Amino acid sequence: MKPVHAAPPTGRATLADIARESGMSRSTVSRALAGNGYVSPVKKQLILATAERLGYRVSTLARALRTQRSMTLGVLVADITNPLFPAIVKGIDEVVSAAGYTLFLCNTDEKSRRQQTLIRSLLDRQVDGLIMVSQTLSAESRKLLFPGPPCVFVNRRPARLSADYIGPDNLQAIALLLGHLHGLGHRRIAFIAGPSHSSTARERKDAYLAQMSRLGCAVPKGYLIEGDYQASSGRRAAERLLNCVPRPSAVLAANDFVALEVINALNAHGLSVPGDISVCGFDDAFGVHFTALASLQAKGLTTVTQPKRELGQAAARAMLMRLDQPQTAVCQTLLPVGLQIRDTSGEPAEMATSG
Amino acid sequence: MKPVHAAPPTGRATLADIARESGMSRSTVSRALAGNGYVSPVKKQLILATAERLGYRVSTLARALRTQRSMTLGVLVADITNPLFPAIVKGIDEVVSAAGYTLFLCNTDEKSRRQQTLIRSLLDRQVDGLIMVSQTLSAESRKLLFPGPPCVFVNRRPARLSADYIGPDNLQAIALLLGHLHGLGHRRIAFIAGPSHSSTARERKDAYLAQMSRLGCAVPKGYLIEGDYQASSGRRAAERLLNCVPRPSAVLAANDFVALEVINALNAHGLSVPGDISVCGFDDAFGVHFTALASLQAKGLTTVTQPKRELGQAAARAMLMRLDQPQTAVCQTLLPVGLQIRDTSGEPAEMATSG
DNA sequence: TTGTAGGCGTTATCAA
DNA sequence: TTGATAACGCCTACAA
Repeated sequence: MKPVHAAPPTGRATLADIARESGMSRSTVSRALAGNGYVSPVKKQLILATAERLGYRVSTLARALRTQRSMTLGVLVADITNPLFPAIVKGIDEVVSAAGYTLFLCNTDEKSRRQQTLIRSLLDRQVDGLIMVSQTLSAESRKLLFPGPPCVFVNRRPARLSADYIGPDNLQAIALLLGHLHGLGHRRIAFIAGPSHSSTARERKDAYLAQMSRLGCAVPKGYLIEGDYQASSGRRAAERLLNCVPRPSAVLAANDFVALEVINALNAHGLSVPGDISVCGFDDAFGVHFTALASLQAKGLTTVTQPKRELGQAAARAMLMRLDQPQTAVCQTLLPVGLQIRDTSGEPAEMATSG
Repeated sequence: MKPVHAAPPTGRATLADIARESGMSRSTVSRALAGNGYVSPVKKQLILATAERLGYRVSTLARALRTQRSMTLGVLVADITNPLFPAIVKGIDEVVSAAGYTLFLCNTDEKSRRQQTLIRSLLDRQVDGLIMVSQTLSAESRKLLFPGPPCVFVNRRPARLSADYIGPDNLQAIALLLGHLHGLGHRRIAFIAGPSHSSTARERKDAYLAQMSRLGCAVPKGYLIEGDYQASSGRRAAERLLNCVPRPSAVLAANDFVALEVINALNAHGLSVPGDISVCGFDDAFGVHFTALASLQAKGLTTVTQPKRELGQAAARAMLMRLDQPQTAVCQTLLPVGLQIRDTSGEPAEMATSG
């Protein structure tokens, strides 16, 4: 009786089961359960009751195959253990899960091979959209993505490509930092940039040069160093900065990890922070922790706070909007950042002694 | 010519397209691409080339519907912004993504309603398995899960239920902490437990009572307090402990957040740590950060380190094993923890002054 | 070794 | 308002 060509059975009740039990057709049952199309109230009641009784659960898979909408989104992050990213992912999740989407979360580890593989896998899974958090898009990845489902970029944006983008206001961030240091009396301010493949890093570097010039501060040879966001690059940069003539009185680091390692290196050379040199970070990666750690008399790092959760929420909203109306103009949003002044920035040594 | 009842077309090439282009049947194409079943080398070449030319990508959705295996896993965590969880998720991801699985990651926020909703949604998506990280299973969730796809529990385990479980060795953890404090001379040691619905919290509480008794230390009324893992419970607990007679000389907190807040409260009452009272945490939530922060002369919190990544990896391996062989005996693994002695634990005040 | 012929569970079209 | 029917894209038992 049973067909011979059967796939392994699910064990779950299906529309057909409900149809049989309630004596109606699958179409009617489908309409009743999905809530679209006409179905008489009395039959609807019966169908819902039967579904309940049989413990019916829809197969999102089958629905997705039929409707060509999976109600899933892919999220790529560089490294979920970097405190910056969970906060962003949480913001995304809050917004899209309320809209019925579920997230595939993937780690790229900053590897372009892995990025490619993951994008391919997500496309094979027919995600309705992709959110790329701090991803530098490789040429291959780009080919995979365009044409393709909607894609929203957070933090980093792809070069020469008009796409939805949500990021921090890097110009403001640098202006805040330099304004703070300049106000304290610093004129010799060095900058450890992020890797040049990162659009965020490039924007900050350009902003640094522009603002320094606006403030009338020279940028001597050696003051601008390219690092890679890793703590280790902080150590190398610090060594080089100590050999600069004149020696900088303040250093902006690409992020907080780098900043802490710079401080370590300076201490190792017998220099105190901020007594001899001020150091500022970026991201406020340890935000909550610094506050919590106040109890341990920790010094706090002066740094820029990113609106992490809001970045995620905005990206999610941009995605939902794009899914709803694919043809609207791309949105590019910059969110304001904050300056968190703590204990690693102070007056330059010459002023402190002379004043 | 085209059938009237067409669903919105994918736009992507399908097996049928390749079959037509290469002049073979869909089955042969399927066998060639999926790599199972026989197909002559020469035809296989042709098929692969055609697939390449047409930019063919498999539809994981269709495959999943047909094979009843989605190659996806669901992961539930309480709060992805708690540093403990990303590390565990990363461990899981490393292992399962190598095996071809993709993760749905969901935040429950410790809300049982949300836990239920998410489990339902993941089951609707036909995940092949579920990994529950630090989840207290509500009665409704339990009904949803059993019978159901394999489920592996990390950190917390469901009561009265034999299921795959990976967790830290809580008995060892408490023994390490109490051994450390006892060795320093402490006898009056209080314990701020986690919420009793958490199996981990219960295990630690029981271990505390057992070890204290083994060490011959009394546990006066008021020394054992139930908190909720939130920092705020640390403050409340500290207030109550200060009223205990005799006052404890050391406090074990449910986790690092609680521990820091206890220290804050003690400081607010003019007591120093560890001078007047020693305080220990749990989880090493700030692990990397404390190390990095060494440069800022932060005091470090004495705490228990969890093998976070390893917990994730072990859970993932347990899941893969279970998927491969559903009938084998459940595995329950305890991973060893470490004791990280830093600056918040020291000799009790009476010894320091008398010695 | 290859092709035929369903069917996985759903939705959508059309006719009744 | 309802039901028959055909897809969505893939896999697979069986026949050839």
